[in-house]
Amino acid sequence: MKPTATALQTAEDPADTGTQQIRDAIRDAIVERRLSPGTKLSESDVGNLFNVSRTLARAALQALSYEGLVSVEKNRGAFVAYPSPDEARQIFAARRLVEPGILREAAARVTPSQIQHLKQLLLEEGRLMGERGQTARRAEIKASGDFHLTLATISGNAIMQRFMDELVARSSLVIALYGQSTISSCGHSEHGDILAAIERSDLDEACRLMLHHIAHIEADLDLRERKSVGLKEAFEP
Amino acid sequence: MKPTATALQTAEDPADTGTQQIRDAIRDAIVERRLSPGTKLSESDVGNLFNVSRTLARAALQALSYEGLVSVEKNRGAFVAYPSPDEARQIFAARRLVEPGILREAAARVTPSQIQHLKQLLLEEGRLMGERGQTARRAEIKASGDFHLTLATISGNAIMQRFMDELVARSSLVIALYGQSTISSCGHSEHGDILAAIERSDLDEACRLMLHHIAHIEADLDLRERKSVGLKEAFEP
DNA sequence: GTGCAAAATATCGTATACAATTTAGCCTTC
DNA sequence: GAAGGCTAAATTGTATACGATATTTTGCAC
Repeated sequence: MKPTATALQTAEDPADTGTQQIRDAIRDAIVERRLSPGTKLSESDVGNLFNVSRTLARAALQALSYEGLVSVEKNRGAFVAYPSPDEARQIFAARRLVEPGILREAAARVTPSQIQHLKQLLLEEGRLMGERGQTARRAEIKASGDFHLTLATISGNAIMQRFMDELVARSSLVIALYGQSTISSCGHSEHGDILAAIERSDLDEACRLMLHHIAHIEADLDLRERKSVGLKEAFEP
Repeated sequence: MKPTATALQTAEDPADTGTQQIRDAIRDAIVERRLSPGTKLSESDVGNLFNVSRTLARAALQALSYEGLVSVEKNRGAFVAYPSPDEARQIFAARRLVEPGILREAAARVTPSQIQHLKQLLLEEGRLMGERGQTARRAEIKASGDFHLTLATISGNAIMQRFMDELVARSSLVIALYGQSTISSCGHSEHGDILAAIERSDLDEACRLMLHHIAHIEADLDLRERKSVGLKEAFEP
């Protein structure tokens, strides 16, 4: 199955120059699950989709491999990353390690207007949860990650922000692969609880809630190998 | 000033294929301070040095830019990164945020043979401190970072390890730019203290020492803007 | 019809070529 | 003598070309 035009059609209309646009478009497609793990991303196909040469397509795919969203195998090509259960555990271990610290830093620097912005995000997230349809589902996934990313932004550390970008994106992949519950962005209310704790400057509680929140997401995963499910197992439940 | 052959001559002899070798060679050169911040890295020059085309040279430089060791400016080229004081602060803030957690994880999983390996590292580091000469200095810089990187390896989380790789490498750049004391890898004994605390399973103390250690390195920095020192300031101290 | 070998096809790896942009030198001008 | 602008050289941005490797298909034997 090759990536179809419909799968990547976002953000492709205006004067898009450079590999950055391509990288971002593909990343969005992966994070929003329009591209499933394991999908082959041929350099030629990507190039054609965005009307650029293989050179730029290749550069974009290379960039995505540095973020762990795409895995390139020598002489075989690039594929949407298919994180192993162990990788998945490491991703969430990294988040448990990092997010409390980011939260503390963010809480120390947060301004009233930023609190307002966070509330806005939660409102939007809640609204999307009520809606039906693919589009709403994708927007909801993004909104859920945005809460964590916004905290990283508020923390004021660009390096940690970039790191969180990577972790959130890869988390989305993991959930797509191993998530069980139909509700993708479980624990919307948990975001609200965390924000409330921040507002009353109860940092320890906020961190506790954050760890609980991450554990909650992780608990919804069924971390077992799922290699090439086209075998007999499919018929023997 | 262009990168001379002597500055990059390391690891260029065998059947080196792909951009990885180039990337690693340049990274080593930056981390060991054979290349100073701000040095221009022309694609053609890099390509010629390693006897490959601009294509591969460009890919290597691109990769290094993702690690923050090289900054590429559109239509102007690639330069060895010149971290701003603010960036420097963020790098060390990130280390303070992350290293205690890594340390805890590592301490929980460390095996006797790994402890032995760490001791070996410290011994080597101490030996290098006694020696004279550029070569020993470079090896010492690398050894100092290796202690932190080995802890990350022991922690068993590949993601955190890669992150620490980046942080340690960028720290080296920051120290090259803003470090004051002649002793580059200050606090060798502090590494020993941390290891000792790990051995007697005193995690809280180990973390305390780690934070102290990072603070100690940071205290040796003079974080003031140093833009293009070819101006009048050079004559008005 | 099945299995293997070999050709054909597709895709990647790397180099080269050309266009676009920046930089440097030089001349003119005030 | 300094400032401005024009041309030429150098450097980067992007596309194309060609050889190498993997994959698929074909054809033949069994």
